[in-house]
Amino acid sequence: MTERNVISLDKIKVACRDCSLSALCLPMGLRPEDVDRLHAIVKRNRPLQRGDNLFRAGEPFRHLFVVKTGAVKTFTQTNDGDEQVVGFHLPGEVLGLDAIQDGQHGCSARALETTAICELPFERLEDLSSNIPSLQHQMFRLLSKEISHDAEMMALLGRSTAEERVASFLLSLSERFKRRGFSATDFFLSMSRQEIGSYLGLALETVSRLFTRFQDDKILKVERKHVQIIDIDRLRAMVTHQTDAERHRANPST
Amino acid sequence: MTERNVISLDKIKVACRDCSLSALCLPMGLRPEDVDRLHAIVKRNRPLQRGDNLFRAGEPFRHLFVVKTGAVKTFTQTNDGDEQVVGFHLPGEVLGLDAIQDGQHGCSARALETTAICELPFERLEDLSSNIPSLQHQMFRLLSKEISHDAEMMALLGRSTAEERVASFLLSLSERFKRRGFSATDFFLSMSRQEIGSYLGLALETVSRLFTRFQDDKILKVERKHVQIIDIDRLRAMVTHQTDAERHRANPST
DNA sequence: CGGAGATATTGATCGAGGTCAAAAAACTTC
DNA sequence: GAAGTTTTTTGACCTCGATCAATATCTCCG
Repeated sequence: MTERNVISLDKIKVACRDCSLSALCLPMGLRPEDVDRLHAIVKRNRPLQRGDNLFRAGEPFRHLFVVKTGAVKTFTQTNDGDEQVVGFHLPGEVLGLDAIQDGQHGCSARALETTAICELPFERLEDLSSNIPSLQHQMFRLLSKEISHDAEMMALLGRSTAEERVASFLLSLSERFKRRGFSATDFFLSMSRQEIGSYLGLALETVSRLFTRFQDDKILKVERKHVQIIDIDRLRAMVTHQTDAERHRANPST
Repeated sequence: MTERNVISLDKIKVACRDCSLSALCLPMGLRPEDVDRLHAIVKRNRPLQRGDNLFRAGEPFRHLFVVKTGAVKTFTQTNDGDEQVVGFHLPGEVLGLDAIQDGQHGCSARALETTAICELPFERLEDLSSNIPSLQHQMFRLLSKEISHDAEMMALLGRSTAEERVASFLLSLSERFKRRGFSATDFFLSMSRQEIGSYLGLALETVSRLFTRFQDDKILKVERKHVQIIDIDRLRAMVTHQTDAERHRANPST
């Protein structure tokens, strides 16, 4: 995390008070008065406990949700009964973007631990972004970012080995924790092996085996739900897939 | 497709002339004058030939693209050289949505056959949607739909067998052709087995084998790139994954 | 604290699908 | 239409990770 980012994150923290709206405020920067207008429509939810549903698939869509603290999983159900995890949502991340299109949630969301949530009435958010071009732009970016992320995930699921998937998953968590000011090398997994496996298209046993293998190889220290990344470079080296855009950023001459 | 939608689709066809902007005009229906304003910013591209690039990963993003006729694939490159197909785009479908967030394309796009494209300057589209709330709404829906679609794809790649993936792929094509007024049971695959395999996370040999198996089972007739679906119900039965939302729509009592 | 239920680890086995290889069919180009 | 290239099909084999099973560890609660 660069010095600059720390500063702007702090600024936003003040501007957005204790509510994690930085996804919407950052990084184009709304004017302070626009941030206030955004805040005016935010509802606060009572905290969710582990296992509580935030919403269920099929329910009408009225609000976007932003995770303040804690963690949430989103999932659908396969018709053979068990659940398919489609995403994990950490502080500052937005839920419900898939539901805009047809006015009902396409997946369910459930708290993985004690979790605080902000609620944004979508109609009012739309009205607001009609009047605040930079907010509209930010909304487009937010949705687009989700699409990019999903494309990366599809590439990962489409062609990678189990090792690559687990490494990539850990790196993704690391990145996201870092971005929110938590430790990038030392964090808790609030989701079970089962849930990680479901998300990565692997059996829970495979996830467990890879965790122990990474530990044996001195890449990680895993103690149940607590992960400590020891050699992040070896972890990065496992992830072979690299988008052209990433390559281009790393070496613009090619 | 409900009666109401059919009607509005026809209206749009007229309103949008020969240019496939229905993705943006549909289904909330812009007022005719707004459709005109939208048309005013559309650029027409010269036709692409098979193999021509529409854009490349890393290039600056200025336009959204809509396929008028033909077909396009989007792909990234893995660092072991070969390409990873992330999507196929048929007439009426929009490309470039993943590039809004950081102003550069995250994947490359290449024509699979002779293809006509419309070009929408994104900045002007943003200006326009600030002024036309229903267009803004439509843009949000468009982006959201992409996210839903990606989530479905992730679920497919995460847990399904090869059989399920290929069946699902064919059904998806069938749906999309149907929606655009082409035959739902009789169509050309403009992409190679290689490209299908890459997209579905399978080896090209596996795709080929499944095509012949489906043909032996009298579910399809496949002749090189021409597919004819004979028993679409057996194909549907293979796709076990069903989102809660779908289940809810099918049987709202549960 | 102790017992019950959930969650994680580890081992053994097996099969779906990947990989390699070769032939066949289709498309290209002169 | 012949020669060369690309794409597809089909076969044989093998590997990675799923599945089944047993044990260990954690967590929750009385």
